[in-house]
Amino acid sequence: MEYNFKDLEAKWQAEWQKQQTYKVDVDSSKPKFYVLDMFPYPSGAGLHVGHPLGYIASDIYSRYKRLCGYNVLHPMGYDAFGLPAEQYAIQTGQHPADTTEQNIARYRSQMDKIGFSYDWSREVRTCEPGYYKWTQWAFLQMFGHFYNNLTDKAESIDSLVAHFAAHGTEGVDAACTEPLVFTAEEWNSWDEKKREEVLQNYRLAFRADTMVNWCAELGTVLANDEVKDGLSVRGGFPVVQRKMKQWLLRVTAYAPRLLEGLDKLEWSESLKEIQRNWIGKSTGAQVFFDIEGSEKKLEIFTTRPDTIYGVTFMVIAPEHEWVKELTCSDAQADVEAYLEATKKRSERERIAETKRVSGVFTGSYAINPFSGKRIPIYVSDYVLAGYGTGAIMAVPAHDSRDYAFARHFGLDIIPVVEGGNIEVESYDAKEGKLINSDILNGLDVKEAIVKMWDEIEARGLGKRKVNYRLRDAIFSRQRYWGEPFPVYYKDDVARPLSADQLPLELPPVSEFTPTSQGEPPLARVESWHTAEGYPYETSTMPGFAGSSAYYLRYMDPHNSEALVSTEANTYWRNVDLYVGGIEHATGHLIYSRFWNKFLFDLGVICEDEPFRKLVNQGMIQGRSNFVYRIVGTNKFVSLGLKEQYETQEIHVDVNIVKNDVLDLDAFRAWRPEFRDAEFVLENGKYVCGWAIEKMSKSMFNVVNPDYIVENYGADTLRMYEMFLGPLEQSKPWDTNGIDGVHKFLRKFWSRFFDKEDNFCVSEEAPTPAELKILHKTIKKVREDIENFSFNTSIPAFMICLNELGVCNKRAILEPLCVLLSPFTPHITEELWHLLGHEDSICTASYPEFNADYLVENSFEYPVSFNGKMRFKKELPLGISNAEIEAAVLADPAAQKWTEGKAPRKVIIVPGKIINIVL
RNA sequence: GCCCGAAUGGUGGAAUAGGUAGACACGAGGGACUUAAAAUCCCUCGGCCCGAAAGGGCUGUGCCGGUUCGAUCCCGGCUUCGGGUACCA
Repeated sequence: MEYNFKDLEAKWQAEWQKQQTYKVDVDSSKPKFYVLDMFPYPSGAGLHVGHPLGYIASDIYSRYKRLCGYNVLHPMGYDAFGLPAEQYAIQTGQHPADTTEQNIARYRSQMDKIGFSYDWSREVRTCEPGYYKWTQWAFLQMFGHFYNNLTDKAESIDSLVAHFAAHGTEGVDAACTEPLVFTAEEWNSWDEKKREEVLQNYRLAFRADTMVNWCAELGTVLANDEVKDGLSVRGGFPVVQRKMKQWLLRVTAYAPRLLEGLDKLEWSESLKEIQRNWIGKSTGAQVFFDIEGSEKKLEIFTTRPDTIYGVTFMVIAPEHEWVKELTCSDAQADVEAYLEATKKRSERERIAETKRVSGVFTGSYAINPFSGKRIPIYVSDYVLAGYGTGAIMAVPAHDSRDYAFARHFGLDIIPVVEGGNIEVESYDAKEGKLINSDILNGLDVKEAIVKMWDEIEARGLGKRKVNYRLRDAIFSRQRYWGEPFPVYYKDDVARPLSADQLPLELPPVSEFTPTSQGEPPLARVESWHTAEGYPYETSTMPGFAGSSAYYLRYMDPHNSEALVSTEANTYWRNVDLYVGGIEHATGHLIYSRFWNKFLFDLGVICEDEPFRKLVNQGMIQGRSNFVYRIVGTNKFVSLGLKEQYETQEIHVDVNIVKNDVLDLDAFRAWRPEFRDAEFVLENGKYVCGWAIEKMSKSMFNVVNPDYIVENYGADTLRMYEMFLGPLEQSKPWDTNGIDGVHKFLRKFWSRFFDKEDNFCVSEEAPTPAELKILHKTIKKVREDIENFSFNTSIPAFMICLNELGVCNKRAILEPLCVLLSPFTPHITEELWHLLGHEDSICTASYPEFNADYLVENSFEYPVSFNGKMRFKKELPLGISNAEIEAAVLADPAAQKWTEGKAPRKVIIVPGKIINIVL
């Protein structure tokens, strides 16, 4: 019988759906295992072959774990709110809900054809009210909580209010936007509006005037991870800094825990490193500098307090709140001109001009608290308002930026650490002996830093401090297609809806552009207010809102009483294996961890990290093909001959090229202008050129999984995607090699049929040699799956089949079927039933490796002389090294190399190698 | 600039407690079967050299050096490519 993958795959996909083969429920009799894919954003372009790579890997692992006796939760859903659907709506007028629905249907049909073992009864969509009810609920919880640094967890804002009423800020250590000090009397004397303003300083979800990334083309603000090189990640539009009132999440409150938590996770080192850098912990000191002729003290942050004797000037950021105060009257015009010029520069220009030194003197002086020296205060945009205190002490001798600034303005450069050549450049390294530094002289840099921490604290000049690069996440977007905020405004004070008013549903609109006043689309909706007429927030939540806790919702997707029931959560706990792209390292994967830790503090869930193990699949690039048209003609010349003509390179659809050879008829049919194309062939073939590029429509190198499924079957697609190379590596898609795995499947299939094409397996007992081959394969495949080396387990199957030859014994083929089933579920399910089983192959158990079959009693030693392999000698195992040595040296082949002389040394590793040193 | 990671045939890639480099597959060439094609099967394929052949020798995992009986693997120094990040004090 022929391997008819088309009928067979359709048949089993229908059957699995009918039998609900992959549905799972809480089952305390079995250990759980949770395998999760990053759910896709359903874009209009559909899936290309790159998208399913991670899904296939996680599906193999899920099926493997299921066969090993685990109760496996393997769900799928859609991250359905987002910018592209809305941009598309602006262009076409189609409602995002409609296009999203269509795209989801397309994604689903493409995924179904690949034979994934998802439990679709648990599907979630972030844009559905039943789902985003819990996104809104979590937001309200954040609004209602603050972060207590003393207990190191989120606590109810009510307890903070009670504390303020009784003691003011005395004894409070909470994460906040800026430190506040007030008494209970003050608090009690304030009205509600003033109190709420103060509370915004502590809430984990809060509103604040803040510098934001404003993208005019998109008409919205963007989070830091949505901006790269001063351009929006989506669309590549310029982004400028602007101060605006926005909703934010106090992610920074969790910075220490987000950092420490990484150590316990089984994530790749590179990914953890990206997160560590993004969180950016630096330990240093806060120091206050007196200002000449003022009561005020200028606060700075430095990681190099040891260099304080080398401070020759101070710099504050243009946005620093004391710029005006510190500016003397005769410097006023210059400073204002500088501020104006700085404001105009876009983020992109700032980045492009990092080498250019600019700044202006304020006319004020600070006093070095250690040396007592008078030092000028400058304003420059190389100091950022958002980091540290927005002011620095400048040590030009030991900081390259300060050095450039000092050189430009002719300021003093005093070396305080030995080393480097101060005439040419600053010496930034943290090693060497201190000089010119009074009490620090002679100390090592590291010792000096520690001593200064003590000195600064002892003299009351400041204290040790830890700073993080991580910023609070801007949480509002001036868009339509996102979750509405469950808040309304009364007297300009944001007030939360109560939990029973959720979800606050997104109302329909007909226009998706900002209003003429530049307000978000929701401002157009006349009914967008509470029953009492108080207006709702018109911004919506950003993309990461809906994706931050979706993995929890899968545990209990239909629960209308809670995000997730305690029962479901304590059983499924957290994700054991998360598979997805590395591009989410500083976005989703940070926010999700934050969100999870917050819910953990609330006691809603039982694990404080969401994703125990994480695997990043690589990107699949496209492989483009080219044809070469002789300029001015409709004649095309093959690759090897193109140098003889003046040609023009044209992208050609990779689907009409096979092994870089063009299908001429298909090419003529491809586009009308090529209908009469002529060709200059080499060896009767037209050979195309190729290049590795991004997979995109305009390069004609998009390979659609449907096409592969149609022509080779889903099992071949699954296996080939894994065979392509290591999962975590980026690699180009190349359909050329696909015949190899397809051939393997046909060959495997044919083992079950005799010459007359009847299903036929032998009941004969397997030989020791056959068992050895089988168990060698079991061992290899099990190890590979556990290590995610799917690419190396496929050769193991191929070798197994080659070594077995024509063996058609049930005792060998049946376990092989199970072994193979995670990779190629359809063909193995069919064979499993032909073998006489009634239940799905999913109910089988994965074959155990039995070491007894692999016991060897002799070994063919490679014998090398001075490390160079010369011949092989088969010797029994278990004999002594002396016996091995004697046997080898007696061999005529060895005597040829020793030439009768006794070797200097013989190294024997039993079962591995014999090396003779002459 | 700083921090990670990588480099192996015509191609994708195997191989690490340091022990036969190039598994497996693609591709190419040759052959068998066939009226023919498809399908299937067999042989050869890193480079250089000796040999009619069988076979044999040298060399070879980006470059230079080190440790070792032995290095694709460990150490030091480079080169190139990829990723992250950047006036973060």
